[in-house]
Amino acid sequence: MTTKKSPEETAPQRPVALIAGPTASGKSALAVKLAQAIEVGGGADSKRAVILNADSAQVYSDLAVLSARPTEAEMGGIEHRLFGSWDGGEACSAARWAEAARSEIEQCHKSGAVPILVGGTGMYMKVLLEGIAPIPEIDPEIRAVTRALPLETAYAALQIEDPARAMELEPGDSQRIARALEVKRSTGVTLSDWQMAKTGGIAEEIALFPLILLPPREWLYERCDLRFSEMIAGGAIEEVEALLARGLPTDLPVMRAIGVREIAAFLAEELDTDAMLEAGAQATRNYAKRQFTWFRRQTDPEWPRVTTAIESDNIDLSDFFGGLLPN
RNA sequence: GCCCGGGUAGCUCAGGGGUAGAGCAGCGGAUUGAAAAUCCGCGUGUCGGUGGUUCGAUUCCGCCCCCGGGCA
Repeated sequence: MTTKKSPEETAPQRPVALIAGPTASGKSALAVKLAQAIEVGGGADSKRAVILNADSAQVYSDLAVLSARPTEAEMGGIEHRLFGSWDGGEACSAARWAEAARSEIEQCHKSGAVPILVGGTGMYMKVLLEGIAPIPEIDPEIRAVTRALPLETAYAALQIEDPARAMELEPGDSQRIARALEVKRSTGVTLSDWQMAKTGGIAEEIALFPLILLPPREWLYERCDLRFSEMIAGGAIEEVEALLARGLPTDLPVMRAIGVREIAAFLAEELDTDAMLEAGAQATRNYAKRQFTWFRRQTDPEWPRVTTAIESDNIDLSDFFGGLLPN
């Protein structure tokens, strides 16, 4: 307890592990492995580890199967937080998630636990680390009105109300156009101006241990296909039936999760089983590709990357997380 | 065996005497409060094979092969 250690041997202050990668890359299981390695022994000197979700679909309680949320067994006795903690009727967002994650990380550090972020939502991680403009909540009425505008009308309005942002955006980018417009109309300040300041980023306050998984494309796509059919076998249809029964607005994020539309079309008899399976697998693959681009281009090039397939035991955690593991 | 309709990009198909183009897939990229979202870019492929007509054929004609459907 009072043994003196040289600075090199001292455990890092406020460590945060981060495992990021595309869907179906095996990151959740890897995170559990890391957590177990950190907790090994359980003696007085051993640390606790907590896994924190950094995935925009796994936050919703309505989507356990369809978001591939880890099951109790898969959690392997490790505490998991921010999984299923949002009601689907409420929209999460990068800022809301980041705020929650910041608070969880703080609690971990206070109690001496090592937080391990795991997920596939690059923007959530980026906002957590780098912060975000402190834009207030948008007036719901203004939001409803701007989102309902036809694309051309919205873009034309933005060219007048926030020309700087309009120039940055593609005229077809309906979502960002609506966002820029609602910010200007609701706050009176342009998004461009808001974005000159970012607040809340924790990058400077922590010791980050990141790892990015970029497995071979072919291997990943096979797992995407397999994963969707396993979800169907595992109750995804019933899950979507229950979700649809809530009668939520279709523009809520929970309604846009991969598989919801495909399964809803199946339930409405617009797709047969095979077409639904194919459409769901396809959407998963398309998503994995987008994540690939994000993690390859939007993360710090210094962050270590694993480009091989994660099999049961082919990666040595101490290569990446040595400072977090017991000697 | 005969009669129709087809055989064009990985898939579904459009086109048409001057060697071809869409959607999807695939690939690359963007990404700051919906991000599992929302966008942007990238199209050479023996135009089934083979003979012929033509200055020139993937396009027209003959024959052959294959796939549908119909008639026997």
